[in-house]
Amino acid sequence: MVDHVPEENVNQVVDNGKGESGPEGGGRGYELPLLLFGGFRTLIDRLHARLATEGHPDLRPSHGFAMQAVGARGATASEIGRRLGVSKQAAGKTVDRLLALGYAERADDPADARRKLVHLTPRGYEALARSAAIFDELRAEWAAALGADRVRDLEAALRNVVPAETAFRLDATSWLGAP
Amino acid sequence: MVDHVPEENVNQVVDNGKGESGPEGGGRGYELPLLLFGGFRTLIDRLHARLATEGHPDLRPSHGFAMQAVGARGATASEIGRRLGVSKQAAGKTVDRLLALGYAERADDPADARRKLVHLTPRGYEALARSAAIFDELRAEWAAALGADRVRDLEAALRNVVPAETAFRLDATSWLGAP
DNA sequence: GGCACATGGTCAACCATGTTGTCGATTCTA
DNA sequence: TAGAATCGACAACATGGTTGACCATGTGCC
Repeated sequence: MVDHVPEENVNQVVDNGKGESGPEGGGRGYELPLLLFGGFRTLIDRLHARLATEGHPDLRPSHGFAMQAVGARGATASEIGRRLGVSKQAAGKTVDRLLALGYAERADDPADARRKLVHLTPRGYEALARSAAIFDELRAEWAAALGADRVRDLEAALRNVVPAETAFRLDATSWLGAP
Repeated sequence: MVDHVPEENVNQVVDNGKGESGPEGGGRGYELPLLLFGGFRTLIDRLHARLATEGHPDLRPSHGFAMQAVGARGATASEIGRRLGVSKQAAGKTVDRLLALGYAERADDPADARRKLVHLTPRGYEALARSAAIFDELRAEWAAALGADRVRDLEAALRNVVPAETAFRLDATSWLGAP
């Protein structure tokens, strides 16, 4: 889609004057989020490239997050919304999407006539299982490239610095653009 | 926005059976992308919380990416689109929003009547300069919490494992949802 | 000089994903 | 039992993407 990387690096518009030997000397501060996002996107892109070749070409990153929010025991749209950090209406639309793709089903809850329980189809479970396996493989690749201890330390460092509630919130899609 | 964290952790739908002592023993593979994204989001959220208190409450993460793509010397909508990895039409819409927010301006290029050069306003430069300074501060906080060497190693590790072209591509918004 | 082609900007239609607000139905609870 | 809370749905709208079409302009080449 993009066929070049511009020669004038777009990330050097603002130089804070501290140069290479800034506060820590190991990189300017703005690189940190880009590296983290780059790592995340690298993993997610490779996951979905693999999934696409394994019978799940229509699965998007957001669908994976949504299926995780559905969970093994199923959930209502409202619950899914809370887990993803979005409104129940938005969650309902996402569920519609999963239904259309064949990854989830909706059924009345016999115990509560208001609720409609969303649960994964076998195809949905299969996609999640494949995702887990592929993530393990990708992590092993990182361990081979970096050393297992460095990957462990990277994870440990991030766990220290990412608030626990933030670490596993799954609202990946929304927060970027919305007001 | 979200008022709880569900007790049943939503990320354990699929357990690959390897348990705690999986391929590397330091964490299941699916945690890695979540931690990376969590770190990224933590930084970006805190950046924009700070920016909001400093006169830029309407600035969104995507606007920051877009302003980086505009660059110090200005750019056309087509160039911005290439840098962000989106179509020129999408870039044009983004530029419209930057104009409306007062962060950029559009001017005819005297040397080429087709082109309309987008450049940052003083307010746009100021926002980028503040962002750079805040990122430096946030990185310093991580260094204080983790140790400067661990932050450096984290950056070095990610640089090793993230393709160079990927590291500084700025198309944050699009890839998540689009087909 | 002139023509073919590439490039830049814009318009229109559409999609996916969010947001509020409202509403009826149902369940919980004081 | 009456009022409050919850669930799902619908509608209207914003945002940020996509294609496709179109016109104006610049460029390269015969």
